[in-house]
Amino acid sequence: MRLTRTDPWLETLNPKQREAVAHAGGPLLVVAGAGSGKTWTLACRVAQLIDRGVPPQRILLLTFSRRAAREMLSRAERLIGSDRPAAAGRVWGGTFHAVANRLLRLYARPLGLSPDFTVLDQSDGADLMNLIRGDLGLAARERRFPRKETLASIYSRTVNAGVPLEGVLRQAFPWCAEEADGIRLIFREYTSRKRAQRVLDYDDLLLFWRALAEDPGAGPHMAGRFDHVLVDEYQDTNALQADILLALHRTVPNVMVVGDDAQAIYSFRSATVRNILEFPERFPGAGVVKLEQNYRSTQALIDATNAVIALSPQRHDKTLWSDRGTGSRPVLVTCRDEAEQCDEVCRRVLEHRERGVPLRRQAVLFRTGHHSDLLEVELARRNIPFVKYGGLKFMEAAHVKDVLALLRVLENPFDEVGWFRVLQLPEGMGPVAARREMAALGLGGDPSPDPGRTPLSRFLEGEYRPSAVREIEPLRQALADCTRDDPPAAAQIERLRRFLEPVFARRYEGANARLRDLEQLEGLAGRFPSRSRLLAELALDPPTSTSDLAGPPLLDEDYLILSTIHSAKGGEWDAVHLIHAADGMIPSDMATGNSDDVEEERRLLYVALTRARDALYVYFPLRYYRRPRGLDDAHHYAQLTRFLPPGVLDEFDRDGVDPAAETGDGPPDAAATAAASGVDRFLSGLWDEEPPPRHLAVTAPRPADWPGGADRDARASGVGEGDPGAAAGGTPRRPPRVHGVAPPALDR
DNA sequence: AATATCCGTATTTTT
DNA sequence: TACGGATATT
Repeated sequence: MRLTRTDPWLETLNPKQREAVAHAGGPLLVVAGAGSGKTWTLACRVAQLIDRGVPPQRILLLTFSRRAAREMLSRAERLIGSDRPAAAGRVWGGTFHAVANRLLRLYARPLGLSPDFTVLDQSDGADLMNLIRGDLGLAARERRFPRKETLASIYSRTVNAGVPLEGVLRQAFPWCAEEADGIRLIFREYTSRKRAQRVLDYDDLLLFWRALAEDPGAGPHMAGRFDHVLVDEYQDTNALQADILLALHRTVPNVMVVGDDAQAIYSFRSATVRNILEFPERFPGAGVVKLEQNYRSTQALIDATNAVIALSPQRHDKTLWSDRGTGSRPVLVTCRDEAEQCDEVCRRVLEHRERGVPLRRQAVLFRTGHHSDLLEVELARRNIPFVKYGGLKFMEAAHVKDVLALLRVLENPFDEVGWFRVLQLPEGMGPVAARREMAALGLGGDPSPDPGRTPLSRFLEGEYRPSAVREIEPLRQALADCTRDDPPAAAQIERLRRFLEPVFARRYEGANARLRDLEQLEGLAGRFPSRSRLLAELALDPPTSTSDLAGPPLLDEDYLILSTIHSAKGGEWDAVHLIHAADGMIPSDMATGNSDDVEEERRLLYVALTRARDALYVYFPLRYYRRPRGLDDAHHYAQLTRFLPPGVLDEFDRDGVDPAAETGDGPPDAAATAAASGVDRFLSGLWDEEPPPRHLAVTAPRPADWPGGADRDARASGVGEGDPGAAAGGTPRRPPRVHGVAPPALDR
C-alpha cells in the first residue's frame, strides 16, 4: 500500500510504525512492546485504510474489550479527513465474542441456529450445569462432585484450548479426574439442552463462529464481507480464536495481529502465547515488524521494568528504549502495614495533584478486586473521588440476576436457567416447585416445536397454578404487561421492578439499595434500542467500572482510577501506584502451584509497572493484620514480592520505614503490637472458646455520616460486594464531594 | 417442601 | 468472609 496522504500524523510515526501502517497486504505480525504506540499505530492503520478508500464496514477490528475498540476507533475518527464523517463508526469493532454474536445472528440459518438466541454468561452456564447435575442425580452422592463453577471452568478450558477432557482433567483439575464419567455425562446434556433452549454460552459463540468460518459455503461468504482483519492483544487469544483467524485468512489475505508475549496475562482463559510465536508459520509469508521504542515512560522507569522482565526465563526478544529523558526512578515504599500503605498512597496522590497531575491521570493498581477495600474507605474518608475498574460484581449480584432472568425469559421463553430463577421469586416457590412448574410448561426436556405455544404463553395462560402461591399472579401480570405492545426495555424494567419490590423486601436486607440498582439498570436500558440488544450487551460487555453505571455526568469530574491489573491492560497514567507488592499478593498465592502460573504473575507485575509514564510507586506493607490461613496469629510479616529481588531493586529508590528495624529488634510501637497480639493469644488460650480478634484495630475509623457505616447495607447493595465504601444504587463509590454534596444515603 | 441456621472451605484475573 | 452444602425447624 502506498501512503496516499502526507498528513501531519504520518510524520508522528517512527519508521517501524510506518512500516506497520503502510504494510501492503498479506499477513503481518506486529510485536509491540509496552508503550510502543501500539494503539496509535492501529488507529493510524485504520484511518489510512479508510483514507485509501477501503469501506469502513469492510474492516474488522478485534480487541480484548469493547472499550479498547471504542478508544481506537475514536482516535482513528479524528485522523480521517472531515469529508468522511463518522466513517470509523462503521468499522466492525469489538471482542471476538461480540463480533461472533453479531455475525451468528446474520448466519444463523446455515448453522442451524435460531437468530433469536440469547447469550448465557459464565455464571448462567454454571447454573445450567448445576440444574443438570441435580437432574442426573449427581449432586447427592457419597463422594463430593465438582462444584458448578469448577464444572463450568473445566468445560470452558476443554473447549477453548481444544484439549480432550481427559487431558484437561489431568493437567488442570487432577482432583476431579475420578469423576470424568459424570462430568462427561453432564457436558453432553449441557450441550444438548443449550441447543434445545436456543442459548449460546461464551464458548459457543467462538465455536459457532469457527464452524461458520470453516464452512465451505457460508464461510467464504461471511469472510468475504471483510477486506482487512486486525487483531489487538493477540498474545491473549486462545487456540479457538487462532483457528477463527486462520479460517478467515483463507478468504481475507490482509490479516494483521498486534501483541506482546511479555504481556500475556490470560492463560487462565486458555490464551496461549503460541499464537504469537507461531504466527509466521501458520500464516505463511507473514511480515514481522517489531516496535521497540517506548513513547510512554521515562528511561528510569524502563530500566526498572526491563530488569523485571529480564528475569523471566521465557525469551522476550525485545529491548525497549525511550528518548523521553531519564526522569525519576521508581520508588519502593515500604510501609508498616496496610493502614500506612493507604496513608502513603493518599499522600502521594495528593502531592502529585498539587504538582498539576490531575487525579484521573493517576491510577492505583492491584492484583485482585478486594485489595483496594481498605484504600477505598480511606479515600472516602479523605474526600478523594475515585472510580474502580474490574472486580465489580454488579452482574453477579442476586437482585440484578433476578431482573435479568425475567428479561431473558421474556426474550427467550425457552431459557431454562432464567425460568428456574424466575419461578422461585414468588413466596412459597422453591427449587422443587420451580422444577415441577417448569415441567408443566414443557421445559427441561425437548421444548415444544410449536411456535404458538411457548413456555411463556403457557405460563401466561395459567394452565397450572399452585393455589397456595399468592405471588404467582403478580408475576404473571408483570410478565404479561411486558409482552403487551412490546414496551421499551426501560419500561419493562420499571414494570418488573414494581413486581420485585415486595419480593426484595422479603428476601434481601437493604432492599431499597437493591431497588436503586434496578433504577440504574433502567437508565442503562434507555440507551439501547431493544431488549435483545440490552441483554446481549450486558452479557458480552458487562459494566466494568463504577462509572459505567453512573452514566456520563461523572465524566466531567476529576477522579482517581482504581483498577485490577487485568483491567488496566492497555491503559497508561502519569503516575502509577501499585499496592500490595507482597509475595502471596503478587504472585497471588493461588497461582504459585506451577512455574507457568508464577511466570504469568511476573508478567502481570510487568504489565502493572509499564502503565506508568512519569512516576511509579510500588508499595509494600510489612505486616498484615489478618490470618493468613486459619492460624491463630493476628498478624504476619509479609515478604516483598519475589519478582523484585535485590538486583532489580537497584533500579528503585527506597522510601518508607526500614524493614530491618521493623521486623528485627523493632521500634517501640512494633514491639507493642507484637506484645498486644501475644496477650490476646494468651487470653484466648485461657478460655479457648472465643478466637482472638482477627484485626487489631488498624482500620481508619469510619465516620458515622458515611454510608459505609451501615456495614450490612453496603454489602447488600450488591455492587462491590462486601465493600464498606460501596455507595448504594450502583453509583460509583464516590465519597462525599469536596464541594460538600452529601453522599447517597443508604437505608437502614 | 420451604425456610432458617450452622458449619466448613475455598479464596484471582474476564469474555 | 461469603458462599454452598448440610442439617434443623416450621
